Amino acid sequence: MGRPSNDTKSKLLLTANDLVWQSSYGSVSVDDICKAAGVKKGSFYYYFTSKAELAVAAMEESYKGYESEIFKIFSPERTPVERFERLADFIYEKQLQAYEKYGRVCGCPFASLGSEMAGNEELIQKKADEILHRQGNVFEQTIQELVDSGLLPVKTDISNTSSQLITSILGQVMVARIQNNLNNLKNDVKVSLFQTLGLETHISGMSTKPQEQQNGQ
Amino acid sequence: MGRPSNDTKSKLLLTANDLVWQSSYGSVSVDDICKAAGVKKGSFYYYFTSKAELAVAAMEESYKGYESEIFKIFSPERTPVERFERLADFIYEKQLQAYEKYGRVCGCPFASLGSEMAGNEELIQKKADEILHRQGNVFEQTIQELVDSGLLPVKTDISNTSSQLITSILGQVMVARIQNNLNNLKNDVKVSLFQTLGLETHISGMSTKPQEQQNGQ
DNA sequence: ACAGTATTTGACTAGTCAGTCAAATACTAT
DNA sequence: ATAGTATTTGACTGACTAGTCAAATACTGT
Repeated sequence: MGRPSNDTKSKLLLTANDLVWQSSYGSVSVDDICKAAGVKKGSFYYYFTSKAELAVAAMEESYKGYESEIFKIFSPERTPVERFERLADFIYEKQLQAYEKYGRVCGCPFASLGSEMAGNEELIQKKADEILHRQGNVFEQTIQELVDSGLLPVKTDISNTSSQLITSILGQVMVARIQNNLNNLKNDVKVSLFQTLGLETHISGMSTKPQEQQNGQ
Repeated sequence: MGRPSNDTKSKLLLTANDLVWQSSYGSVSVDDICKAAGVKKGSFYYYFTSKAELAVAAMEESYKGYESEIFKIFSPERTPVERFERLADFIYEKQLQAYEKYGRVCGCPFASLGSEMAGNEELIQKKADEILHRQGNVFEQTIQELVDSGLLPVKTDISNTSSQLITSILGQVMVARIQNNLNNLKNDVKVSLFQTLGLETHISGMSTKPQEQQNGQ
């Protein structure tokens, strides 16, 4: 005790993300987070001034990790089409991992939390909004490349197309959480991404047909 | 007092919907609902055995109202295309009304609540899931008509198309809540509905161009 | 070895939470 | 009018809430 492990703060951030992603901001108390992180509440308030501030910091922390994977996926070494293909797989993989870890479909942590607290905690809402924009920028850049390379028409509304991609993904991921079922996510994200982009390329193993359903609970 | 107004129960349902839609399930307490409804807590627990049970009843109550409007919109007197056009306008109108009433973009009450509590309250999750299915059935019927009338190819995957419509709408409405901004909703819902359906009909006043943005807070 | 500082601790608020209950009250049928 | 019932009330739990704080402790530089 006194001044040991300097990872107290990051343990709180990680734990908060875990718990809130599984359930919700409102159902997870500061005590829950402290207990799960093995940290006393006094320490919590040494690092954070409020529960909401922790949530915002946890969102940023978590998104930084996600963003670095996105940057790899959208690296210039891939073609734009390959990037979106990889993105769709990545989204499914992430949800599958969370399903295996937490025993349920968890959805998008940023959008769920942002939507939950949009009416109550402006800082959380603003952070979620910021994250949407950061994701949007990556999409816009790539769509621009598709236009430049002639795969998309010059008249393409880049900002609007990017928004459509984001809302389409978030809608699917949210519904997967509500249904607690990943089956639709497996193919449909990819299909709808390319449909939205207007690139009806035929990708190996891609299908519009529905999967067998299996409800998990 | 004793046995007066028999609308105590429905006042609780209405109030619960109001408050939860604005903020969230977790941020609204039974006391909040009782106070706002002008009902004592003892009465609350005369009608409902728990907060979650109230939420489920409130969802059903609210969805019944929404559903009856949907049935009108999807009445056989309209052509399928007209139905989806009207639906898009209806969604925007609803959000605008809520915005004017509550001072913020509220999103989809069923999906927001369903997503928030999916990990904690199975009854709420199941009710949200049921509502998605009820909405899906209406879409599927209409898509079937589009196929029968030759406007869509016979090979159309009806269930999948319906899912796509729902996720697309919910994604847009959720992002509008997070951004607290209705501008994108105004045109994009309609555009994306028809794009998803594969009916690129040109509708009066429909545009892919983005609107001027105005963030409300 | 010692002074100063960063961190941890546990005990502490004061308010709020969902939920309970016996008693009071107002309606209904006779 | 009166018996029975549906509804309301308010006071009551006991657990949990976010947040505070002074004191204890362990690290750091010298």
